Amino acid sequence: MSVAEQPYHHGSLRQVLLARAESTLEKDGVDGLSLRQLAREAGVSHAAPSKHFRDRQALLDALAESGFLRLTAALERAVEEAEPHARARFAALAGAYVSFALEHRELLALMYGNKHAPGAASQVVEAGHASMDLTVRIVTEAQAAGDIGPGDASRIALVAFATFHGIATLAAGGMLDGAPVDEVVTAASDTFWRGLAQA
Amino acid sequence: MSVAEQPYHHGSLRQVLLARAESTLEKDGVDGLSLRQLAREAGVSHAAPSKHFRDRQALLDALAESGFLRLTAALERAVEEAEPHARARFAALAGAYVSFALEHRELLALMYGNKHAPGAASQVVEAGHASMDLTVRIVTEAQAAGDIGPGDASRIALVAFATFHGIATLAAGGMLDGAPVDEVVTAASDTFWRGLAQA
DNA sequence: ACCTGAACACCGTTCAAGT
DNA sequence: ACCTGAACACCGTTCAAGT
Repeated sequence: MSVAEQPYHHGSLRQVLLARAESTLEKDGVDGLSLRQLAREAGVSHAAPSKHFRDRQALLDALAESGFLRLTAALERAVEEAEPHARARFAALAGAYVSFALEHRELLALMYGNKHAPGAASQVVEAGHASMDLTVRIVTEAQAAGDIGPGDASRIALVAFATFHGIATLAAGGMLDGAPVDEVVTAASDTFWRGLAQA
Repeated sequence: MSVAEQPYHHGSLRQVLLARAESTLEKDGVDGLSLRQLAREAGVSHAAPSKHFRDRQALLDALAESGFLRLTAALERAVEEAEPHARARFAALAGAYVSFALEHRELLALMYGNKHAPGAASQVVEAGHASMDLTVRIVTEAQAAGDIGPGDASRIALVAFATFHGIATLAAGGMLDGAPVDEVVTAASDTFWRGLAQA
């Protein structure tokens, strides 16, 4: 409970607010997120956050952007650690996406909640594209290796990404009806892969 | 602007609140939904809604449940109107899901926002299951007709539903990068179908 | 540059009281 | 049964003023 000794200037208020916001988000949902409460926890006045985030929406946008950056990082890590076959990388991508969704349910909802301030939208969307680009890369590699048929790689990647995303959100929403997550992920990845190989 | 003449009892306050809530939801998002504002628009005191909805969350739950009911109805209609082949029905299902998502973006976000009061959760989840059951039925028919391979129909349906859901949410969130919705839906439906046929 | 303190308009929720 | 009116605690946002 003890607050630091920064005499007047907090020093890193923005960072502190973002960090606390994220843990509160996952605990209480978006509705439980209050700028005033965050300020209290950081030991500053309720008006201080406004210098770092124009309004509540700006804080949410910042959280969403950071979420996309970390999702992309998690996907990249999973792909690197997977066996160097396109199909294994494909499955790793799906698995990592679902893991991220389960660990950051509220954050994921925020990321895809199509709530974006006019200005921040481009930044958030851009951060989201990075994950998609990664998928495009794997599809292209798979095509080069002759594992899957030809076709617009970005179109194929988009459908693949949508599939992973759908399972991830259903899983995060507890709508898998008790079906083991791993099995569903594997089933989806395999079915989709077969469909591509045959194209 | 003129308010009705119901002298004291409103008569159908619950219905009126739900209807207005839905149009406000689609216009201003969940955050723009206020019980007090709704009461004002209905011409009653701000405390009146509490007799029909315990709290704000109860109103959101009611909206989500009605959303699932209508989604299921829309899917059923699409399946009936499609050509009587499993594959055509499959594609119709995907198309109808995406159409619903585009027409009711905010409502869909609410439906899958894993926000549910402890009691209402079961009702909302149950309403969501109806859409899934419809998908199971089509998968079973396709298996009986020999169009797709054997396997746990509910598991296959779950993956199919997740795929449709993923494309629908991506489309609703404007994350299709300008790719024509119809093409993406067709590509997903076709790829998935090929994967199933080959299983 | 960064933060405070007061002020404003708006909430959700509760509860005695009215019809 | 259904609704009112006042009350309470909490918001987000703004803005002059302090350091």
